[in-house]
Amino acid sequence: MPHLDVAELLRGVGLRVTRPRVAVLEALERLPHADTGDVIDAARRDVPDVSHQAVYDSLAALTEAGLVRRIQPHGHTARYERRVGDNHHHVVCRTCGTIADVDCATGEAPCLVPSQDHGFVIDEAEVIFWGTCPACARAGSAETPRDPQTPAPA
Amino acid sequence: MPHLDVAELLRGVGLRVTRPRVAVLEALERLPHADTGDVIDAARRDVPDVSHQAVYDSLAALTEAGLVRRIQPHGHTARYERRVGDNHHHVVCRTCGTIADVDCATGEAPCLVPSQDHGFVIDEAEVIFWGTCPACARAGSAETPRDPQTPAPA
DNA sequence: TGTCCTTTCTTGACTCGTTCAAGAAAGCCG
DNA sequence: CGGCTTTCTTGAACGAGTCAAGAAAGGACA
Repeated sequence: MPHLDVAELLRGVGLRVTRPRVAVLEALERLPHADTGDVIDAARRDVPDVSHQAVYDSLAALTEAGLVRRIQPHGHTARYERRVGDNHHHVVCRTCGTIADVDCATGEAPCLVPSQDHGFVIDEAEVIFWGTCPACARAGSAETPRDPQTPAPA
Repeated sequence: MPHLDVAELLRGVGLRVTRPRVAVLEALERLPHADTGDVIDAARRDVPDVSHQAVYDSLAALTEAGLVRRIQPHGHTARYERRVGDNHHHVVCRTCGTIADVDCATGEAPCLVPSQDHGFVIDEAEVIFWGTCPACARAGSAETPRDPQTPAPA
């Protein structure tokens, strides 16, 4: 049943409906903040033989069409999310890479009004809060874990 | 003469004073927002045979010590800057990658207070404004250049 | 100033996310 | 259903960044 929605979404932005694209979109519905590897694995649950290239192409097309948003915190591979258009931001754990959403503190398009714009035409404000997630803070007060695959707690 | 300052800086944060580190710091004084390749080239002006590895190591040490700050907008290689500690932000041109500084609109540690923190201990807010720089806006109003390697005009 | 231990640098190989390219397959308009 | 275009498959390649082992340099202390 979600297949119909997804197909509509794709047509709505002028994209052809293909199995890889459907699988990628549905994967992102299930997995917020999934990285490229996660998306490839998840898409293969529906389309076992999709090539990684098809997933990359799909992600690029979906991103360009505005159906998904790409996040790439330094030191981590690219991540994608379905929640778009509300200009929300992210908290990233420096230790395990967990990402959580943060609504905009200031309102709708908060930081979209920089103090000086140097003549730039600004179309997006990307805000990343860096810190330590609860799990790593707890674990890390004694040792310093570097486990990169802890699932998102939020 | 700047050599003395730089050596002092390094000692001040407990780092050994080595020629690669001095060269890297001085390069960053001259080149704000230089990427890794720029830093390697610039450092070799002073120390012709520095290895890229030494530059990477120096940048990592300087970053960890808080003497330089790393910026890594998606789609661009890492860039570094000497201006630290004032929590300023950046405007990045989507077309040519030019970076300019933007002071914090809100005050001192602006976005450092997200609306919800999900229990994270936040230590930094990274804000990147995306847009089009004046030069690319002028050039791009007629055509739509997607040239990723245009040298920074500013 | 010289000795010795530690940190840092050199060299060179290597990893891995991502991209490129050519031909095959699939979507979709009529 | 035909035909054109977009997308997918396959497989190679790219490149920023990392790893590792031994050589060299920094600097504390005598």
